[in-house]
Amino acid sequence: MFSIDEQIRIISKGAEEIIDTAELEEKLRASQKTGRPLTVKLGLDPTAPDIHLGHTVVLRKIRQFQDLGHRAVIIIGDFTGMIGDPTGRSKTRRQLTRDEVKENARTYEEQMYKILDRDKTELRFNSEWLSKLNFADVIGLTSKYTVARMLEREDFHTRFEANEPIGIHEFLYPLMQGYDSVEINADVELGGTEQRFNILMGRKLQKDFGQQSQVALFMPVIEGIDGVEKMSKSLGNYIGINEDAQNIYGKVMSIPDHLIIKYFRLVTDVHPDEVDSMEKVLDSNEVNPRDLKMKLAFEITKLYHGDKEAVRAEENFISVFQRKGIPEDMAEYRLDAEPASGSGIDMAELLVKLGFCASKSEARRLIEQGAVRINGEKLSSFSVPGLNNGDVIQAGKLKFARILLPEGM
RNA sequence: GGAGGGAUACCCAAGUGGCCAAAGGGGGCAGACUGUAAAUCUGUUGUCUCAGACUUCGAUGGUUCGAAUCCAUCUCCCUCCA
Repeated sequence: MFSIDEQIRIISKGAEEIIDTAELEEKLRASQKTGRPLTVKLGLDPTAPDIHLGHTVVLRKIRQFQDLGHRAVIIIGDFTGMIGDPTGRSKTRRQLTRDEVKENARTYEEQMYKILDRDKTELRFNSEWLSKLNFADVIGLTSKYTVARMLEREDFHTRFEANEPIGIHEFLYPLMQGYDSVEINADVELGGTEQRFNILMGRKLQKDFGQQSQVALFMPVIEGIDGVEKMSKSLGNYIGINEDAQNIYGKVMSIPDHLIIKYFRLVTDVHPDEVDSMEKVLDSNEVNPRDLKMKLAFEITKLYHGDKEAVRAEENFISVFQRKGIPEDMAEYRLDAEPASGSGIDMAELLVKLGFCASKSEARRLIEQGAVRINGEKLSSFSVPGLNNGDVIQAGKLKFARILLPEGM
């Protein structure tokens, strides 16, 4: 059993902000006394079911709550998903079908339990209660907040100032998310710092509905592999926890050096003291940042694929990128039975078939740029007289495929 | 309801009759280099049977030898007024 102080220390670790700590302490105390675990809420958007490292920052924090004996309620925002959290650039989203939502939720679950404790997790869909509200209920909800306060939200504020459109329905999004907290009587809601407005809305609504307000716990938002934008699926700068070990390892290696420490702190289990000392070493230039990044890549890969796979991914990285070799595992492609003509093999066409290029024009460009190799030999023409069984085609540094001859040849 | 402005490639954005497959920036991809798939520099970035041809500038139709550019209709967006 952890003392209240210890619990608070664990919970606050890595958190950007907690609103407010005194209330948290009170809730923890009450929980310990009554034996009733706290209900920790997390909302997830049903449209992007691939869990990436950005999500894990928050999920890992929830796991810590669970390890302290509390329970998590994960809310899949299937109803709110119809609107989409206003981000300014969001167009009105296409409504997902019931089947798509189900499918996405299933994928979420499958990935989520790599981090969360299944026995202490409850999964809910907010359409369950939101779809039952009638117009009078909605008016009741909207009357609890004012336009002026809505416009305090940074996104709305900016758009309002810039004379950009704000749909009335977008105002409902924070209200709905806040209402979710009322529905499950949440004690704590977690989210990235960009969730500030929505989560605070939950506090306000709970109070209006006669509940004790939830504690808001904000985790930092991590940048994606481009090092600038927040990690997100739509920006394509994410590292998904479902990706294979080689990819995870490699993608981590491609983050800018300045993110190394942040990643260590937020998405690995490496002890904070060790991270502190790494930070010092890094600042003093005593170490090649690459070596720390390799450790980082290893740690992250290990979390989702285990030791063995992580070792393999690392070996692969060293041989492919540091020694410019070829990877052990690669896609295999069986050639079609060759046409009788003696004109040889159109490499541009082959590259497209391999999925390395979107069009033959692009493939030709790659060849012109000297990016295509066969068995390590740079390719200098658009066609090749023939290929042998086991030949390795490489396009750029990342794409490899082994060629197999047609059956029976 | 009235008046005005706008829609260009993945994104932002220039282009007001031929020299436009369309400037510039971002992003992407590639090459070089490197201590890394960091950083930096360079190239490239519609498609094809790559010599040439074909499709592309909100949609449709029209004027013209020739249209992203002019005209008509339509769709969507924004601003101001009510």
